[in-house]
Amino acid sequence: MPMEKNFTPAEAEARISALWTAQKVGAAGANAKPGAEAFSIMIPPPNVTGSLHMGHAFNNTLQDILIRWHRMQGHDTLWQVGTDHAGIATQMVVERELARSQQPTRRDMGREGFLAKVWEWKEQSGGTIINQLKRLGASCDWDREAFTMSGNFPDAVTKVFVKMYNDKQIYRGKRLVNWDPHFETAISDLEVENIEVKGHMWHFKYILADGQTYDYVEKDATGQVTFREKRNYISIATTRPETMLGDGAVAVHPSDARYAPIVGKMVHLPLCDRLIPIITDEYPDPTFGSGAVKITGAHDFNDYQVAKRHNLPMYRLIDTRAQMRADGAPYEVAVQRARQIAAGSPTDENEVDSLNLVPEKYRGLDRFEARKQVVADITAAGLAVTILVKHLDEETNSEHLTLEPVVEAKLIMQPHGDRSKVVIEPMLTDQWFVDTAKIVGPALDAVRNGDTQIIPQSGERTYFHWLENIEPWCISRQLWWGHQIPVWYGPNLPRGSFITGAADVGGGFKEFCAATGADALMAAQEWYGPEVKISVGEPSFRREAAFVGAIQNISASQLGDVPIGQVTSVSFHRDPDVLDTWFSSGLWPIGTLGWPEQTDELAKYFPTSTLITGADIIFFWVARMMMMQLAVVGEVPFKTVYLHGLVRDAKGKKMSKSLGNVIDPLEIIDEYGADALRFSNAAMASLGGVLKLDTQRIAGYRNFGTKLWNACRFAEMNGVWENHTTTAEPPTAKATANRWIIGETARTLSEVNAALNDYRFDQAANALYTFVWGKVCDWYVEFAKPLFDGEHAAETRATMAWVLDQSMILLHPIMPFITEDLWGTTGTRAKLLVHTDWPTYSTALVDPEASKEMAFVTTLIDEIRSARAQVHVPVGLKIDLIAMTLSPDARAAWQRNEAIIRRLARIETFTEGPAAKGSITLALDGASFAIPLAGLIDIAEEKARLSKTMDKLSKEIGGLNARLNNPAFAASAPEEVVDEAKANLQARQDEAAKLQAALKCLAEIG
RNA sequence: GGGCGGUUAGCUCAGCGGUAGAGCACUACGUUGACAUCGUAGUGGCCACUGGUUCGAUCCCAGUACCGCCCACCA
Repeated sequence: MPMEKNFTPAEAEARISALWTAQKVGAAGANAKPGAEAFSIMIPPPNVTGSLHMGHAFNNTLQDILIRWHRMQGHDTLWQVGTDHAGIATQMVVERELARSQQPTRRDMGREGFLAKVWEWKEQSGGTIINQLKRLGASCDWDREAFTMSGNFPDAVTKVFVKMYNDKQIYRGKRLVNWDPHFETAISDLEVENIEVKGHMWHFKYILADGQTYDYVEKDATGQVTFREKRNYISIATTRPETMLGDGAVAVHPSDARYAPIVGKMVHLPLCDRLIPIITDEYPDPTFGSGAVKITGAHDFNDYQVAKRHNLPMYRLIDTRAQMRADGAPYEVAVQRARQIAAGSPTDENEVDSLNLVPEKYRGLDRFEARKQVVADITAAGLAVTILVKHLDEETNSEHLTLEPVVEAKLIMQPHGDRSKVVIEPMLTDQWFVDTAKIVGPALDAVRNGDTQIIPQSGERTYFHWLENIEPWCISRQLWWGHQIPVWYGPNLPRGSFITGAADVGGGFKEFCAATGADALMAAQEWYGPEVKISVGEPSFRREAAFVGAIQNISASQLGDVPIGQVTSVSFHRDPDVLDTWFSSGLWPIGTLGWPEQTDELAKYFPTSTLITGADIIFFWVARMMMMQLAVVGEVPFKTVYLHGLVRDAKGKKMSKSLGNVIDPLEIIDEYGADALRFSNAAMASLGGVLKLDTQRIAGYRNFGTKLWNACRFAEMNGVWENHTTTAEPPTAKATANRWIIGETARTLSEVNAALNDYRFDQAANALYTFVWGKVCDWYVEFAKPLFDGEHAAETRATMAWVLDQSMILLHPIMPFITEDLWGTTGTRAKLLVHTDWPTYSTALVDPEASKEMAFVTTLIDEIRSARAQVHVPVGLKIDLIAMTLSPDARAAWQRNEAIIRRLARIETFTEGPAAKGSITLALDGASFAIPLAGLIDIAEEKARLSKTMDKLSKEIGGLNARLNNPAFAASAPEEVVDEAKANLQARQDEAAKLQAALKCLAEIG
């Protein structure tokens, strides 16, 4: 059946996908030659909730190109596929789904019930992205699909946690962390986006205690007094008035002379019945605001540091939903205790945390509501810094003045949760951290010494900068969906409590970190003593609650006939929190290969070869994989990291649903085919910068596929595929055109290899585009037409078959579907194209003589076509050609390629001799031609044409002369450059002379 | 505030020491033995600006302007 006129992606892609799946073409080690080197890629696991967007399409296209390229070379390839459980994202999706279908909430159904729902959801809806990857043509090993919550992965995660805990690389602590009030969980620094928003700054007066006053003096740079006032207050500025309720002090810079008289004195905290001290610290900037800063240790990262330095109490004002606390004792009771603490009464972290110093009237308010109230109340109390504002009453046309608080409109950088988009609160809570400082060294060294290479190199600087300034990584999340932290808590009793009879429970917990609950229980039993009964409690949501539970249990155990002070039973809880998703993603390379088992795959494919990922997750993922793999198995996870930019729309705008500019890769595939999308992705992939996706461009590459298709169809119509079997080496050819195209093919192979070696997917794509369209279709197919009728017919058919075979092979990594389809419909094939050997012929096949000769032929054809068009010779009209001068090379070239030139330039007769009057003249290297067109041509137009060419030539000759006549050029420039310039000049001058003669000739006619 | 990158044809981008390339768009012509998802021929650029290095700079260096992106606690 003859080939259709066009490739039909929709039909062919489905058919070919099924073929590849059935034959498991992506299986690890498929097509590998014995003893071949391994080449492995770990897919950046998409979220299990995800669907394929353009970023995935781009990223996976590049991976597939590399994998197919290596597989065809006979390397032992593995492309590991899988998905990430994506803690927050998935929990969010499932909760939304529960709400939508009016099912009980997460809290109502409890942890176990909810997790069952998540799994149910995962089985039904999760992983659609995997099937979408297949539509893109991704040749992963589908049988090895991994999931960060399945198989050996949970085990691997737990083992790593335990190892890092034992190595003191993981610790628990009460720290100020970023708290997401929407999801009610801590998040890491990286999950915080700082967004500039419009805010306000208010100025408040904190009145000195006991009616004290001082001289407030401002001076200019020369020491001249510019302002002097007797004051009974200190002025502070804040953008977050509601936090003043928890202030522990007011800080000024030690060198700030304005406040020197009152350092150490106490001030009244407005709206509160507390006094706080004025302290000195390096943190306040005397030139900013009033120079005095309120210190709220529990709700600001800077203040936290100051409060720690000065041992100030950090009173927590806000609850997990970012409302003003409503828990604990009444305000009166709390504030009384706070005063005692301020006066030196002993206390501890837990007591301070339990004290709720929010006055009753603000309790339960959202923090933004509380802010308004606080400002209003302070203003009402006359403690806001105010100014007189003039108002014009329009009706009476009279002015009146009012005293209003100073509110500066100000752009402030406000932290937002990257998922929830709500304002993040710094919150003092108990969390788990990776002590990154302890594991960062090897990750830095590996890149510094080249064990891992980052492409483009600028990525290394970003990597270094972040790692060199790394902060502890908060890894605990107050979520349910994820890897639960493998730590169990019992009361903080000394070893062998039953025997020693220790009753002093003290504060905090005793932690038991173990891979399994049974191991933890065993460790606990060992710790408390064999006689102590350990009851395993339900994990409660907040660890604080678990703590209280444990203490009560001990008190209860003191009843009965057991002597006071002896412990007979303790309660024991697992930490309810789960790990940051990136903690498990960080183990993706070893986790997917079966670690902690020492599997064959681990031995063969680890460290992996190349990681291809977006530059946006260099910190989230790349740096952490480096640290974790090095910490756990002591090896880099990958040898090369290729970082790419974000895919944007044609104008460079971020694709977003709200902007309505999202380009769905599946729709693109439906419309243009996967190959067009893939080729477009490859062609966009130059290093660095933004990737602008233009559907017009994709259409262009679809057309490119059609072009190749039709070249093959042309071959079919000319019997090229009959009895053809593909061969690695090209056929022996005599005809110059055949020798030439074989050489061009070899040149292209070498360009593609070099480009892919350097991760220059764009250069590989462009080399192939230029070759297939610009060389094979534009020229070679045309050359073949006359050759099919001549003495070289057989070798031309063989050459064309070989060249098209090679085109399919070389294009296959980028355009797998159309090439596989063509492969199957042409010739006799031993294997699928996907498993066909990548060629190894060298550029020795490039035939310089053939190249030179075909350059002459194509230039001559171009010149004739150009001349014809410019003097408006009708396309259908055949013309005569006269060779006025012919060098021996040019004559031979003519003779060998006469049929080609005649056909493509549409020449009727060819003679040698002088030009007839009224001819147009062509000057080539080694030859000059005339086309007699008396009566047909417009003399003036031909003159204009020649003059234009002459102008261009003169300019070039002028430039070359200037260069060659400069003595410094001859002295300093390399010899070959000088020779080249000389040869160039000679050639230009020859051409110019011929054209000059032609012009003179025209002048005689005209 | 710190860091990284960009500025080349109308648009999107290659090129990165020997005076400019591609695709798209545009113009004209076109039933040429595959292809109109095409062919042929064309139009279009002081390579952001200012200095410097060099025989020679779009390319190297310095500065300026503008545009991106990342990081950052200024109350």
